[in-house]
Amino acid sequence: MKDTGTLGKAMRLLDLVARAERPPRFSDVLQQSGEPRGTVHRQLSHLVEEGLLEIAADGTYRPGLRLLSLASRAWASADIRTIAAPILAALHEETGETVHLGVLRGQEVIYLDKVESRQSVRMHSQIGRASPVYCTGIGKAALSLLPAEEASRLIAGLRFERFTPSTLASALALEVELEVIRIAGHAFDREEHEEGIRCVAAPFRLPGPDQAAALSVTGPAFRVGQDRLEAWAEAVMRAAKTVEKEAALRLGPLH
Amino acid sequence: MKDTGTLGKAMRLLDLVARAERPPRFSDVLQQSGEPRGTVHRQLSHLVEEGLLEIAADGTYRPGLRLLSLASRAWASADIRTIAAPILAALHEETGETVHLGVLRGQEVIYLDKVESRQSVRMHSQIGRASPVYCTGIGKAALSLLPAEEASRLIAGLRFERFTPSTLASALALEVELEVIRIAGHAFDREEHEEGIRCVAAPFRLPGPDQAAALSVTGPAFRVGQDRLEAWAEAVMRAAKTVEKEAALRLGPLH
DNA sequence: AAATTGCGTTCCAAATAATGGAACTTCAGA
DNA sequence: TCTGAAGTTCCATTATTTGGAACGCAATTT
Repeated sequence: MKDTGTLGKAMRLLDLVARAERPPRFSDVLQQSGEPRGTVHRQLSHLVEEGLLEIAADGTYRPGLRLLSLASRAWASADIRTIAAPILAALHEETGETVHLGVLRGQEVIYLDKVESRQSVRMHSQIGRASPVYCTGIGKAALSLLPAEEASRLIAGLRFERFTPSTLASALALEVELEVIRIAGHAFDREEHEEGIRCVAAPFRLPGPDQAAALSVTGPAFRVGQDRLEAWAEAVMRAAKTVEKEAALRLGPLH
Repeated sequence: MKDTGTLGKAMRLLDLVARAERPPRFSDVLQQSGEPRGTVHRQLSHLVEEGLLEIAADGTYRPGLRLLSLASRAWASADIRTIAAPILAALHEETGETVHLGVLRGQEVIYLDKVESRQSVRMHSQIGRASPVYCTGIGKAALSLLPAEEASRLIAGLRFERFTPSTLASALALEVELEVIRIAGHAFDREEHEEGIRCVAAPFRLPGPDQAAALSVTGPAFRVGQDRLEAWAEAVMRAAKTVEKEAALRLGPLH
């Protein structure tokens, strides 16, 4: 990663707090960051002052509301959602299962939209969430679109965590899987991230340099077997192609 | 505002881009910020590098997806939403109009939740949005809860903009109105922010130092007259009190 | 075709802010 | 009261940011 000076250091701390399981206290952050006391303290103070972090009465840090305010703009300008929405809806209609749209950002996948049957209320909590690239259908699919060299470089920088027995938890396993995905044009998630959850995903490019995204159909293992996933693959790939074409048309040519 | 060093400067630029009507280009940011060229350029580069901003093919800047990813955590930890949800729903049931929940953050109100009849789809665009404190029911109500001295200090720092003919566009007008609100216990928005939109809001405190929030019932002027707003005032104040009590009980005592 | 203008990028000595080790303050428990 | 853990403050040293100016480039004008 390139040098982003002071800002980069502050963001690393912000990430640390945002990603923590439970709101960390000063010394938790101190320990995890490895930076000296004075530095961490001042940085956190600045982040709090700016509203990017908040500090509770018990001394624990949590993400600040300023982030919400900033993100609501990011949300509005994510024009790809507008374009993809009808296509996602159609795919949901066809399969009856949950449909996701996500983009590759660094080593993670960020979910931009979701269409599901019942729980439209839960939407907020999912959208905007980041997940690892190596154990999600969308992540693997999007990765397969990058130039091989770039993908390898990204993979080399991953820290693997085993979420389920099926998680691809090594660079080698992921590289092999990618080769399969590149040929097939679609990726499966066989309960690799969450036990009991399967999906099939297809990648597409977005206008702009190295913009890789994917959409997927996800369902519970008890209802969705490998056979159904394979039956849907064609439709998912078709939908991905459609989004890509529409986006190129309306947002400018691909790079 | 206190000194947050380099981070503060970067955040001011980020704000500038986030709040712009349309994605600004380098020279727009340069002009609006008033900072020298080299400085702005490097800062923007850093922000882009960190994913807080993105730069489109045509050279325009827009908020980055990293913000979404960070905000989704902030979202999850805004526990007040969970507590308030049923109370907002009840208030919506009772009035039939849109109900908002917002908190005071600096000179702005940030909307945390919203219950409305039809357009549940639009929800995303509204939630997380920041609005000025002086021309919204929620803003004025929340302000009325601050110690008089603190409120005056905040008001002194406001830059007023006239959105409609009814906007309270001076510190004096706002101070007078606040006095009325303090006595009544609720605030009206008589088309002060948007023509044709009226609301009645009641403030409440949240656990933590100087945490002021409010909830409101909003409706279109053609359907909602001053008489109906006044009729709802009682219910809105009751709901606010209920949220306050629940929050104190479940999130710790008030300060 | 040459000149001009607008726009974005790069450079570097001077100014400024961040660093980080250590000392200081609280507070809780023994 | 003593002890240790957690958080805060201080300040000389060090590294980063600053900002004016020059450069590159493409579109527009002469």
